[in-house]
Amino acid sequence: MARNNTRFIEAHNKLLTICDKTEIGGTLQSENVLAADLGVSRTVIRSVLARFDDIGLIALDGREKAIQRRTRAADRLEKPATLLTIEELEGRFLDWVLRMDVPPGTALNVAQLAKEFGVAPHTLQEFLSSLSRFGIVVRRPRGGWVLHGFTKEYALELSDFRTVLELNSVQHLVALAPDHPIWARLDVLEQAHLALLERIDRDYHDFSVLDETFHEAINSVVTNRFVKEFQKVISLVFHYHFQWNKADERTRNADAIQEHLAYIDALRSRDVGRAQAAALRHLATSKQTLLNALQANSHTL
Amino acid sequence: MARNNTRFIEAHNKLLTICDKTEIGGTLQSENVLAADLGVSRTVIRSVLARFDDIGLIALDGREKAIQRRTRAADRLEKPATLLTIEELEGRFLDWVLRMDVPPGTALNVAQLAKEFGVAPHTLQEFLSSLSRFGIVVRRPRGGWVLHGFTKEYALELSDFRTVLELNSVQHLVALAPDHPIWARLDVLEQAHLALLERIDRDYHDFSVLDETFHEAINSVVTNRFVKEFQKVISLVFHYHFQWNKADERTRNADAIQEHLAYIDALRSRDVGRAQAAALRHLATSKQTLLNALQANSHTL
DNA sequence: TAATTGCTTTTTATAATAATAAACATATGC
DNA sequence: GCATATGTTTATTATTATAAAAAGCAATTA
Repeated sequence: MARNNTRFIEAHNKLLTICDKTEIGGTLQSENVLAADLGVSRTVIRSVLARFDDIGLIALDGREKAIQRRTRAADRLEKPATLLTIEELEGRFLDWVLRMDVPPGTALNVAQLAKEFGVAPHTLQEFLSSLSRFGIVVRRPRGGWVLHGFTKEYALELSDFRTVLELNSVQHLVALAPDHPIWARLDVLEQAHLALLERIDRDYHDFSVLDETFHEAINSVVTNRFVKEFQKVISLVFHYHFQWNKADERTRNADAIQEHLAYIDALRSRDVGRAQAAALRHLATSKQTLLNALQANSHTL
Repeated sequence: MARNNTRFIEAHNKLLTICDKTEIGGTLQSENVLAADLGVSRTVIRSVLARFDDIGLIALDGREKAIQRRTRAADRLEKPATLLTIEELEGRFLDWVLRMDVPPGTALNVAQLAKEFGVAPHTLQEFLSSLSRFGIVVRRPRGGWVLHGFTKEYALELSDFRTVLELNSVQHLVALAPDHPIWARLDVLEQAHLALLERIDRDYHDFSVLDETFHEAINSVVTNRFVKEFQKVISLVFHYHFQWNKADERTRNADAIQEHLAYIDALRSRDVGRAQAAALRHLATSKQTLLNALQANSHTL
């Protein structure tokens, strides 16, 4: 019990391979070297060596670690099912929330959900706490969590907030010198858009990724950790919604590409007013798409 | 072990008081009623009643709960030192970080810090996780936390972000109808500013609170949960910094009041350009004040 | 038959603990 | 003699086990 011994098992099996590369009677390197090679602490190496001695694979004698026999299949240890880390959990959880398998307002059962997602209850708890900063979940007075979920209001506020941030990015972008890498990046993106437009009938699905890349590029000119943190949530939300709203997907995406192209053009004009107007036009469309997707997928509406 | 029994002890002592209000031989109400009255679950009430029966205070017999004797001082249970909740922790921790008792980049020791702050290690862990959304702390690859802390870059980015949000609020504000409550609120605030200006020599300390109220009022016109969440962090940070930078405090605050008054005037003009210009002027001063405070308090500079 | 109690199941918060990392002390061999 | 290796201890984190509390259901009684 207590923390899982994945590191021990990984080091164990890797060291078996190292043993096989050395002839019988040969000796292994020092604990320090092995630890550094395998990227674990000496403590782990010592545990592994102790076990190797136990099973008669090596003979420990002072700083001598002489190999006694070849390894067998049975020597290898089975890796325990690795639990998700908190970062991996983010995607899984948002997927679950955004697909609205549960209506907003329901209480979340930490123990049960943790089992479902394959994480320690504690990990989920911690994750919920961090999500509560974005208002997706809220803590109940005496323990427990409630999913506020992805309501229409939430979508509206998120879209508005996105607009505020992106208009700010646009303002910065148009003021950048002509040799700033963003301009070259926009050229590349423009080509990618044109290329996709030609094969849109077949590959209209690819727009979702392109859209994300495009907005990421525009917002990348602002080096602000708060902007970036929100960008992560925003792009996740929009990304997931893209995946559902299947109605008119081809047409919608083709239209959006045209908007992006106009947006790029407006940026190149270096005219703040024109650029922001183009940005607004596209962001308004995007907001509407999000709302439609939400409605199509909603429990309550 | 396991969770603390504060609820049990509180209910226990409250029920003692109730017993004292009832004559010997009288009976207590039903478990359900008692549970509702004390705001705890029936389980807790049953535990308390069981103990009362044990110590001979009442005689449990079916649904009879007859009082046997008066309560004694020894019957009362001592409350364990209550730990801080996660909300209370926020203030304590930010205080600690923002005063920079530790330089940015240091590893945080969860176990030790938790003891210092008087919270369960787990609570601190959860809190750090939520703070990581604002980049004040970051998770290390294999467990543990690092304080990124409140560096100059952080202050700059926070100020910039604040400006973005507040300019957006200003844009919304000037478009509001004359009967919107914000205009009356601005009138009141203007009077408060003028009043403080008259007694500035004595009460210049009071500006910090007034400043917070003022910005809160302006941003209140935007109903957006993301804006509000950030507003919380922003106002905390600025609030704490106000407390240190003692140099020229009287003059600085008097100047800031003038800027606020001009800001209010510009808002009243309903001219977006003018209002945003006034906002920018004040926010730039505010940013500089923050940077100065930071420098005055810094470990590294 | 409505309210009350008895019992069981769920669920959360915390303490205990195994796994790991890091630090320090001692020993060994060139 | 001194750099490097091992032995030992300590510190720290992630996870598990568990007590406290809540909630639900069944049985009972006035």
